Order: sequence, then structure tokens, then C-alpha cells
Amino acid sequence: MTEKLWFLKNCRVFEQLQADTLARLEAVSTTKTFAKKSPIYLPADTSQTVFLLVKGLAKICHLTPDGKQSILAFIEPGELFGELVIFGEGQRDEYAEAVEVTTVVRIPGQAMQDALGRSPAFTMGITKMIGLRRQRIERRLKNLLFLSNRDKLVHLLLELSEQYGRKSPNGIDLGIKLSHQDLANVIGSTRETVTVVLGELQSEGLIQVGRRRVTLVSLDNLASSVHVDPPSLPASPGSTPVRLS
Amino acid sequence: MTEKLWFLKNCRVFEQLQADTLARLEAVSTTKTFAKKSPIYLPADTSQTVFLLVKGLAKICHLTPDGKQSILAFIEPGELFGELVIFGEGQRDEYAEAVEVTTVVRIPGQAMQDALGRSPAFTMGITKMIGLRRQRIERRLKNLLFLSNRDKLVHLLLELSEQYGRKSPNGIDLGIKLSHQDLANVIGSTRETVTVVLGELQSEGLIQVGRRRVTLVSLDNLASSVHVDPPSLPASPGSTPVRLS
DNA sequence: CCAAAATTGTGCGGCGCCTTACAGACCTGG
DNA sequence: CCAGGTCTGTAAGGCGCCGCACAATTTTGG
Repeated sequence: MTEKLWFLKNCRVFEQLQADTLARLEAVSTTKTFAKKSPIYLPADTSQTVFLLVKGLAKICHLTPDGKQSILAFIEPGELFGELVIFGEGQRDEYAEAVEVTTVVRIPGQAMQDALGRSPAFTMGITKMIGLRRQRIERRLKNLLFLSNRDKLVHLLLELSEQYGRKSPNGIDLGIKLSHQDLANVIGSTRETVTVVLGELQSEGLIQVGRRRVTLVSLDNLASSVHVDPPSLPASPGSTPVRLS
Repeated sequence: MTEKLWFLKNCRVFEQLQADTLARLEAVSTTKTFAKKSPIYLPADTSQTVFLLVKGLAKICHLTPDGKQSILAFIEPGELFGELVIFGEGQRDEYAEAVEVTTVVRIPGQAMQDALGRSPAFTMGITKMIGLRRQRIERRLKNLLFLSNRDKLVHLLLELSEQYGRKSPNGIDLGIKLSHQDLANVIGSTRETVTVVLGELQSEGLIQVGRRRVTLVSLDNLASSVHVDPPSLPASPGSTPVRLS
């Protein structure tokens, strides 16, 4: 209980809630830990549950009729997911899967709605979150239309660097371990193509690749190769805020 | 003034507001009519303005570096758009363009935020709207990954039939006039390919095409060809009013 | 009502990328 | 610590789709 409460309190969105509302929310929530590669929820799942990721990494996926996995988003600690069940009457048609060992707090949809009704500031926070994620999705949509696989991949790397990038001696290190197959599933390509393109980018000196690891050597050249401004990095301890141009 | 108020009152989301709040919102809003193909707002536009489409049809677009137009969404009467400026600190990177002669109400972002702070129910309505539109975008994303242009187009037709479909003697008529180029810009293909695929679908007896017009003859066969359940239409025998969300 | 623009139709060369196939390197669990 | 699974690298073949080119028809705007 203390543990769950702690997580909720430390999640920015939930700070808006009053102590008693938070306590009530906490009382009906449960935590659960999932093994690597196990499903957190499935499309068939009818339970009206919202999830808060506490620890680990999850991905939101969809299966095409011929069994190919599309990755819609990655979820990291502190992020809420599956939150749209609150509105949509219908079934989910996507599922969530743990990429690493992952702990989540499961919040009943009804309790969530009660909390929403009780605190306008909280509602505002949730709205903002949903809106920001919509912007992210819209950006991805734009980056998928009309672009070559090479450019899609570069866009993805830049996007990931923005969210998970960490400064390292050789450049910006993607603080998220993904296989070539995962990267392919995000941009709608194949594992082989991703392998080849990553190899090309490396031989061009733009990135460095290792097993489940990518380092962006030249953010500027990478960004200008797809005609966008280089992303600014999230502030991380011990790193100088970079404004490259 | 009376006219603007009327529009706001008849838009479901705004019904939540109290009379005086609505009046204040109305006082600072202005209406404007745009000619066909003229821009409603541009990416460079820094004004914090939210739009409500009153009459006509608009599209939300994005230009790729090499000048190709991606269409992110169509907006029809009663729909709000450009509403994410309320949150995102940054610039817009998309623009809105009138497809037909279009009238909009321009609502200052600040006034919108005031209204949000004043009515939780209103906030809830806006949240729901943003969420539903996010679901729509996510669905499109899934339909663009891994699918052939033929299947992308079929998915698009089914989606459009759901939003704008009207029953007609020969089947479901898309109540929205789009050129092959527009269809291509939605699915990230080319005009020529769309022309060819539409021709194929017609010769297969699945659809009927005319100038800027498409009729879905067999919704079931169309849907099953891309392995989804046929969408439920807003119309059964007779005519049903368009529902706003 | 007529000229200009927009829309649709069609064919062909080229190539990006999927598919298939195989193999070595690397991790993980029992 | 070894075996089986995972991850990465590479290459040949084929096809779907783009890019280009040209033409007929319809619509638009002055």
C-alpha cells in the first residue's frame, strides 16, 4: 500500500489530487509485475482498467491479419497507458506487452472517472497528456507517409533520442535497448532492411551500432539528412544542455 | 453575434457551458469564411487560436521536404480543430486548408482556457473529443504499416464510409467529394496508383467510381478482403442525422 | 461561354524493398 | 557451462509501386 501510494504521488499527473482522493484511488488499485515478453493486456480484455507503468518498459502493439506486429508506442516509468478505455465504449483492438520485467499499477476505470470528476486540475492534466500523445502520434504519421525506409528509420532514431537519449563519450546514446526487429515493427519495415540501413548509416559515420544499442554520433548531420531541426535533448544529470544548430 | 452564438450552442461540446460563460466566449470569437483551397492557418502562424468549423470542409495537412502533401484529417461541420495549441508550447507544424468554401469560428486560446477552468463538464467533453480523435489516428497508423496500397485504400474507403457514408440505391455513397490525389495524400501513395486500384476494385464489382465520387457496392466483401468486420453505418432504412462527437 | 485548370485514364522503365535462405556471433536458462 | 534461442549480417531474386510522359474529358472562373 505504501508502495503504491508512493508511485502515484510521484507521478506528476496524480499530484493534482487531494490526499483523500488519492488514497481512495490507491485503495482500489493493485500492482502486478510481468515477465519479459508477457502480455499486460489483450484486445479481448474487457476489463475497464487503466495502467500506470512503475518500472520496466512496455510496448503497445497491434497484429496485422498476416501476423505482423505493429508497435504503436513505447511506455516508460511514470507513464499512463490504456487510458482511452475511459471513453471508448468499444473493445480495445491493441495489446500491451512487457519488453523487460515490468511492474504496473492497475487502476479501475470507474475509480479513475470518479477522480476525474473530483478534481478539475487532474482532468486538465490527463487531457494535456492525451493531447501530447496525440501530437506524438500525428508526428509519426507524417514521418511514415511518403518517406523511404531510410528516412523513416532516421526519423525514428531522432525521435527515440529525444525521449530516451543520454549523452555518452561518442555522442547520444539511445537509453533503450531495441532489436532490429522492434525498430522494423515501429516503421512498418522488415528486420533485414533495418539491418542494412543501420549498416549504411554507420559506414557514413552518422551512428554507431552494437547489439541492441545505437549511438547517434552526429545529431546534426542525421537531422539535416531528413530536413528537420536537430531535437533538443532531455536534461539528464551531469550533462550539458545542448543547443545544436 | 446571434449567428455565432447559435453555432456554439448547437455544437454538442459547448452545450456543457453556462449561458454567461458561453456568451463571454462568443464575445471574443470571430467568424470568417474562406475560399476553396485557401489556407485557414499556417505552420508559421503563432496565434493561439482554436477553430470550430461551421460550414464546408477542411483538411489538416503537412508538407514533406520535397513538397508532397500529407493529409492528417478531414474536418466537417461541428468539429473543433487546431485545439492542441492550448497545450503544446511549440509552433504548429501542420496547416489547415479549406477544401470547399468554408466558414469557421475563431476562438482565442486564452478564452478557451478560461472556459475550461470554469466548467469541468466542458473540460471532460473536450478531453473525450481529443481522445476519440487520437483513437482515430492510431487506427490509421495501424492501417498504414505493413499494408499494400490496395489494402490501405480499402481501409480508407471503409473509414470514410463510416464517417460520411450515405445510403444510396447502389450501395453506400461516400458523401464527401475527393479527388484521387486527395485519397493518395491520405494513404501516402500516388495519384496514378489510386486511379489504377480504384479501377481494379470497380472491375471486381466492389465499388463504383465517378468523378470525385465513390460508391461502396459491397461493404461486406470490401471489409472481408482486408480481414476486418464491416463497419456499422449511421444509417439504416431512412435517413439518420449526423452525429457530432 | 470560352479558355485555363483540374481530374481521370493508361502505359512503361526503373528501383526500392520484401521475401527467402543461410550462417556466424551472442546471450540466457537450466 | 553448454545448448538452444536470439540477434545480426549478407546475398540473390522478384514484384509492387513510383516517376514520367501523354491525352481525353470535365469543371472552373472571369
